[in-house]
Amino acid sequence: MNTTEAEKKEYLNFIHQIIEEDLKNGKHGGRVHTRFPPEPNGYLHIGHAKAICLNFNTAEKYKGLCNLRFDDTNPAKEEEEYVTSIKEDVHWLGFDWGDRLYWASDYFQQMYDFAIEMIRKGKAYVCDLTPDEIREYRGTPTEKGKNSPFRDRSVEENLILFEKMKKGEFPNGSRTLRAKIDMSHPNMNMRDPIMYRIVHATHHNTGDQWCVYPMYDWAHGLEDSIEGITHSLCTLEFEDHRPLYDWFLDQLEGVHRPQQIEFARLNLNFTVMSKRKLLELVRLGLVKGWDDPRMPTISGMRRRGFPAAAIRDFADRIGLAKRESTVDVALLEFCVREELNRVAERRMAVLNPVKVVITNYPAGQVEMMEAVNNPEDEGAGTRQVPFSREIYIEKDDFMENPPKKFYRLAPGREVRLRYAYLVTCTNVIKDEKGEILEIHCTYDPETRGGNTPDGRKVKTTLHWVSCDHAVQATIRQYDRLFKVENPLSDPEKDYKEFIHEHSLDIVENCQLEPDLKNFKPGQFIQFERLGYFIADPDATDDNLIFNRTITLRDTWAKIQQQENQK
RNA sequence: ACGGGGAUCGUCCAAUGGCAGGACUACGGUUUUUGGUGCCGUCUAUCUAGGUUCGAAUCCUAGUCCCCGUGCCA
Repeated sequence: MNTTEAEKKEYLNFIHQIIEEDLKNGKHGGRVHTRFPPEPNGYLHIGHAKAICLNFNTAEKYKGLCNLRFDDTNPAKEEEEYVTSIKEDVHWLGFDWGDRLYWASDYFQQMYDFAIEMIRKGKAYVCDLTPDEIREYRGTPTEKGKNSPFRDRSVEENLILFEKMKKGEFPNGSRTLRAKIDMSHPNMNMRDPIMYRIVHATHHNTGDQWCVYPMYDWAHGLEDSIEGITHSLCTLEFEDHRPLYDWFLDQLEGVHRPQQIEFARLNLNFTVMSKRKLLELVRLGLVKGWDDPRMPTISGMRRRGFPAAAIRDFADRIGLAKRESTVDVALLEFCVREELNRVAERRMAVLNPVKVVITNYPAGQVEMMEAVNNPEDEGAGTRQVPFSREIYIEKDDFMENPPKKFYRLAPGREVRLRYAYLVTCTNVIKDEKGEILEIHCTYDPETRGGNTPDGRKVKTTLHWVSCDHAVQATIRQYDRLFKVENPLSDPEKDYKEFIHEHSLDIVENCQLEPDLKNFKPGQFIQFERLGYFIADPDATDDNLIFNRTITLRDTWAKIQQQENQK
């Protein structure tokens, strides 16, 4: 028997190890149910993508379910716009929550009833301390806190006061409902944490129905419990909150007990990941919006042209652990290139054109050349590309006095025009300032399609576009938003000082192969020898716009850099 | 200082007392009608000091360093 396959042990990350152990022990009735619980106070970013993939993929792996739940417990910061974008982003990433779209606000009444239960049991009390006083009474990590003078109110008084808080009879900040735990606990989260605060604000879902809103620690475990979540996955900073998460659930009768497990959040170099900073970039106009292609948001990456499959693959490859780490953006770029190489059709586009006249080619003649759409995918077929006497090539593809390792067109040198002919440079026409106006070449009629019947080799194949047939476009070339690996590393400097001033380079009057005018927004494309691009929704009928997703790996650029450093 | 976590190639993740392995990056070669892709190869790591053991990244002891924690945010 062939044992190699059976012996190949599948690698399990530490969370899946815990789950398999739980399954073996019959914990949670052998069920796995996860959730992705965003607060609708910003757009989702690549760090959220890690959590989304983890939660949905874990559920699928163990034949369980994953809910999408909006943790909308703070009406001051939350907006409908964010709800819409979050739903769109999760779907676009390729995940489906079925009919399990939930809201923390759906449970406000249940949470309130549980709070009454806590008061009745003497586990919660209404506190009249001001915010400043609460902070003062809380103590510090090294000093114990002091009991609130309101800690021993009667159950009856607490019930009445909490009822009045709920009805809106007190102003914001005047009172809170607190859990009665231990003001000398070494874990500050356990020093009589606040369960409810008074907020007079209109909630996007519940309107003006509530004047008290639950705090995260009280709400989150209840949300998980109510939904029957088995494994509540969250980031490391909530590790300190787990004792409180467990404590709350322990106080209540007959509630389901989910298990919180923490993992390290994703950090990426050359960017910032906090919602606060991303919001700031948007508000200050440093980027064009949450979906600016330079943003690490899911919507930004989508507009940049990163395929969802590449982001999912990235989430798989970065692994999962409890140690703080920063993933190299080069890995993300690798995933993007790998996916795009497989799926993007190829076209020719000249970004910085210079005219080439093929002097021995008949004026007025047009030939249709057959070009392969995607060498990685035969099913993508071929297309016909018009060729004529005058074409554009890339300025960078010609040098009058080429250095050693430059293989492209130069006086007297022969190169291949992709899918067309071999041409030899015979002359260069310049204006009085020395600017190149035209490059003159002759072609070899025997080399139609780019083949050489005599077997001779040329070093390089160039992309080109026929002048008479070209369509014009604007191309937005994006680069990394920050010019340093870690914009937050210098405590003396604001991260915004490290913004890359040339992270967007707009190139007008690019000359494209004619069939590009049929490309619809969102369609991926590779411009041969240049990079991957995506048609942008800003395009109009008479002006095409493509965003550069990422360049191809460019060994010539690398050689140039190395030469420059010498 | 107190409480909670964490330290393995440049980066990320494995190895759960038994040959420190994979991916990315970098570098080199090869193929090529994209200086792309593919293929092949090279480089580099167990925080420190003791201990247990035939054998330690893993267990024990002592240290060092890093992260989180004093919102009526999540």
